[in-house]
Amino acid sequence: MPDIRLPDGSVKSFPQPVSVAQIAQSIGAGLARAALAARVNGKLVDTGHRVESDAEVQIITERDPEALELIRHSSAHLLAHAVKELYPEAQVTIGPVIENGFYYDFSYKRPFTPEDLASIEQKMLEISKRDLPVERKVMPRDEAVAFFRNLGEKYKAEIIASIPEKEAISLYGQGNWIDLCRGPHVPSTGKLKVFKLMRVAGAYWRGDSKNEMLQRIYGTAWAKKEDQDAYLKMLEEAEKRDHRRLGTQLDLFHMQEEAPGLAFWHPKGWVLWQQVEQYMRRVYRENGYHEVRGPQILDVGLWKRTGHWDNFRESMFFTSSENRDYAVKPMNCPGHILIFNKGVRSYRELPLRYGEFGSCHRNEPSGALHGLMRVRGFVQDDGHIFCTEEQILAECVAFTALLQKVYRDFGFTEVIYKVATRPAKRIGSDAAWDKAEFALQQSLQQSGVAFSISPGEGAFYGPKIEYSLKDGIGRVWQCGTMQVDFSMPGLLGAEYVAEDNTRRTPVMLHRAIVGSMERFLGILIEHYAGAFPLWLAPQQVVVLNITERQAEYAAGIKNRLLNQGFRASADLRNEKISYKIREHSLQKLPYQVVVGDKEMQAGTVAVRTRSGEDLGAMSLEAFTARLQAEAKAQ
RNA sequence: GCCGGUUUAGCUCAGGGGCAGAGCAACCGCCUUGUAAGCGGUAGGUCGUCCGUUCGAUUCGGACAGCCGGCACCA
Repeated sequence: MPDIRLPDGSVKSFPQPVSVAQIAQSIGAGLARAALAARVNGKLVDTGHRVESDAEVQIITERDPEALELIRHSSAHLLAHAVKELYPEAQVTIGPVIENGFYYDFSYKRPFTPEDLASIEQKMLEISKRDLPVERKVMPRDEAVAFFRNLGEKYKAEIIASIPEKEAISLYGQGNWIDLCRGPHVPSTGKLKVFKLMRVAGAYWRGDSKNEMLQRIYGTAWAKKEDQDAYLKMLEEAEKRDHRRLGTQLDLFHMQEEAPGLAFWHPKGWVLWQQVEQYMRRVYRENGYHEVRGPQILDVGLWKRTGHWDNFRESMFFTSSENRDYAVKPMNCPGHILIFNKGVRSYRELPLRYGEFGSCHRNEPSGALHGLMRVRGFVQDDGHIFCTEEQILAECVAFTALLQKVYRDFGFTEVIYKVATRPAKRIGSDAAWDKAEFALQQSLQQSGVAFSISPGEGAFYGPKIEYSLKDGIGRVWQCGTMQVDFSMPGLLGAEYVAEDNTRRTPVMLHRAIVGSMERFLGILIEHYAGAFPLWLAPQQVVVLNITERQAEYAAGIKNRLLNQGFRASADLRNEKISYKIREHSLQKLPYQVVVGDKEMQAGTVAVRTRSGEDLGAMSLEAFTARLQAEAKAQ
């Protein structure tokens, strides 16, 4: 005799156990049609779920936030169903929901082609139209293993076999197709109307590169057509702000075959770089760092002492001369320790902070390269803080605050914080790890930010905070980092004289704010879609003359702007003003100033902003005052 | 590194076993121009590289490389 309490507080009594679908039906036929699932006492269940006793029940329709996940999950099943109908020999594996969609991994004798995707999508539509009811069954584990073995689905059988023996397995069937799944699912395939297969890609079975490669099909699915259209539109827009495309269009940088994973910075791109570098140099200076510079190549013997030879050799470039082997540095830290080691250090000097814009090279796997976001040669705003264990917390707190200020100045407010904790294979005492992990977490708590823990993801020498930003299409890239290192200073013999006149090994904090300059610039380009704020813009102002008569006046204006420190140029070409404006608009210049006879006679400039607003004529002084105010606002 | 796709003019892209194409950009003229494309002309290429099939390959096949999308990796 269950009493069902609904979200509006009303209670419905039933004489015997009822299914979610029956509850929905009792409320209204429309709701029954729209029902996708339900939340029963907080737990998400199918519409076929039977409620045996008193419960709080909320019917889920496409209007609820949970609906998307259900739809995407069921769409993954629909995809697998379609693939099995078209290619019966294909084996199914897993098909989870991901951001904006879903995927399903298959094993098949040949790769799926883009043409296959089209026919699979057609088949999915067809199965959707059949409106097959989706039914849940429960089976003991061993029976389920045997069931899938019989079907020849060895991957499924393997997955189930790894589930604890006692547990019952739920299976979902639609038509003649059945899959292992925790559920819940939509009640019938007809509920799935808005989906699109996006791409096919390889993926390792169980995410391990030692295993065979499966075929992963990615799809997107939505409750409403308009939502999907908006999503596809967003992807299109994101493509337009891709830093690789804008890098070419705005003539910022290029990459070419002879130097895979290495950027060539063009004049405008290098101006942008320098704005960032000079800003970060000021950050060093104003926050107690001494800027230093270590050599590019160091004897291999040094890298053997630091552990790089054993742990990092695969990712390093080597060179040799006169029977000596060198490694091109992949990190700046050993160099900073060598600088620290020159001279006897006192505890009074700690924390001692070094910063460098050092150029590092890492031999990244070819498949990992990705524009400026993942390169083989890069420059970091790489700082190392030598301190005592007691100083770690304060340094971390200060660093996180500093990083946030820097990100804000560059226009980023959405930062993702993670703390990577001790891995199984590690050095150092548990007490030291406790202290370091606590300090990292506490620094984030004091900064008032939410963070997640990546258990076991820390470096072998210490835990770290990872600070990440998102690129134009939501891909997350780590930029900043703060790592606690208890070992490398000792390996290279760093020590300081403590208060009690004993020699002690300092702790070293590895930290970067923008991380790789290349990656950060890539993210900046996408963040601003190439329309940089005034202080970053490679070219801030262009002066345009209407006809040859004002050429000299225009050149004079440009020179006065240059003399005041603005990045200005003049476009004196014999072209129509609208033509010039179009060109410089496409180059996303913050300001264009037009000078014709009127302005020349009045000694003024007519100012046009990047948004296309005409500010009218004003004196050069009024204009530069505006520029100055805007640049300072940063 | 692995799976798939892709590579044609400076850029964006079409084409296709038999003389290599367009738009934009460039260059040369004309036009002296008022807030997002004035008009006409010229030039531009070992069709990523190498090997094969063929009378003939930019086109078909193979290998390699770069790039793109994922996977793995990211000290």
